[in-house]
Amino acid sequence: MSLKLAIADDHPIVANGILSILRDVPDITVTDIYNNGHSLLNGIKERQPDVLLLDMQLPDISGPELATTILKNYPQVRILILSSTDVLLMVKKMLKLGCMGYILKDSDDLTILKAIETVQNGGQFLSPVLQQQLVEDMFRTKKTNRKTTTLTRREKEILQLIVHEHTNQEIADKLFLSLHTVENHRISLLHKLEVKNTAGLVKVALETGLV
Amino acid sequence: MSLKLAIADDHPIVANGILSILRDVPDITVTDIYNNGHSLLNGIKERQPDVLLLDMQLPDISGPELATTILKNYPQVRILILSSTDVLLMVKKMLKLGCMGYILKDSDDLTILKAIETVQNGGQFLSPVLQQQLVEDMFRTKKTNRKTTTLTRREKEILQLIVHEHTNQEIADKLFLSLHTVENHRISLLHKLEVKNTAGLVKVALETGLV
DNA sequence: AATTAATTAGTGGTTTACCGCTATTTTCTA
DNA sequence: TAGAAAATAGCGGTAAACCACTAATTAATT
Repeated sequence: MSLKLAIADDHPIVANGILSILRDVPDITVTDIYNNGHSLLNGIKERQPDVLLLDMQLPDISGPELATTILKNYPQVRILILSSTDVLLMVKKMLKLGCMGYILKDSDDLTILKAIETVQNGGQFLSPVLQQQLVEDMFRTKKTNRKTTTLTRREKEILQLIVHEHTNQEIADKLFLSLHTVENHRISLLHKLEVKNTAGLVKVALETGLV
Repeated sequence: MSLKLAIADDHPIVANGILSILRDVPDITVTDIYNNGHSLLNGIKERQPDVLLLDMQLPDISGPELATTILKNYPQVRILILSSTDVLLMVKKMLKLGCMGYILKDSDDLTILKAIETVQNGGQFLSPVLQQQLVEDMFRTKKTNRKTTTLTRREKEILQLIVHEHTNQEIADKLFLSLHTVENHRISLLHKLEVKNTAGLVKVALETGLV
């Protein structure tokens, strides 16, 4: 049984490049080639591939949108993103949506082939460059910590309880404090972290890894 | 100029293991060995090493606490975490605090040596096992997305504005809607995402990568 | 011992969020 | 094209958050 592969990319060069890579691979058949989002959505209604090689920048519909609808209606289709942007945020987003892999267009033939095979076999694939970036990213985020280090022990404690969806009254009860005290701490948190409301508090708390 | 290395670990076996690894390395000198947090804090007052090999589980003071105070008072000290726990959350936390590396105790000699050298030279080092885990982690988190995919376009839009610290009134103005409409959307968000308040909304929004 | 920072608690008030309803219009989809 | 889902708007009301103060007590630090 041969693997059915569909390609969605508006640049013929890319599609042809993939085709030439796969020419000598007997167990992979390219069944469909689409050059925009709408024809992809139409075509996939008729015939679902095993693996879909999806470009992030199709002219009419965005990558995330396409991935969402396809995975919703045809969850068995494994999506492998083929993109030229290495913005880590976008990579994370697509993988969270349920895509099984993300490779860059400047990958060499062997990597692309390996990615397709891995994804088909139920695995997940991430470009080596992106793997490296992921590691670096974890180190890079340390700068955001400056703010939260100026928080006192009590403030951190209360901030954590706020993140856990507790009200001021609940926090007061839990810590055996007056409601007023908790309110005061909360307001000094707002000032110190320079945010406007609860949403801002939760955001910095999560971003700085305080929880 | 030889590299001054300090070791903080309560298991003599580990410390001795490190010593034997470094015996044949001429440009690294182990200046101090501590077996608990307090003696470490005291000793580092007198003499700061270039690199501190810090165990996560010292008997008296926790790893994060130690790293925080040391980096606050002696920022030039490069901390390399030597831990037996590969819990990714803990790894992320320590790196966010500003530690320059994280290796596992079951690493082979060469890896440990490489880690020390890399950190000393201003680089960052992460155990290969953990690098792999990091990649897998990114894929694994996709399950949390089930909830947010059931949100409507408008709900997602409003959720984003909530995360950006806007009030209902501000959102209403921005989207040319009635205040009531925004309130309604907000409440259905609370129900759909099964959270209690704004804090919960922001949390799922950030966790699922909606922003 | 003196100063500073942190923690606690209060008053009084405004604004915003939260909740349960009903109901119309629009848009999507079977 | 009928029915469902989404988006819109309203009512009345409670709970919670937000704000600007003051002020006492308790660590922490110099």
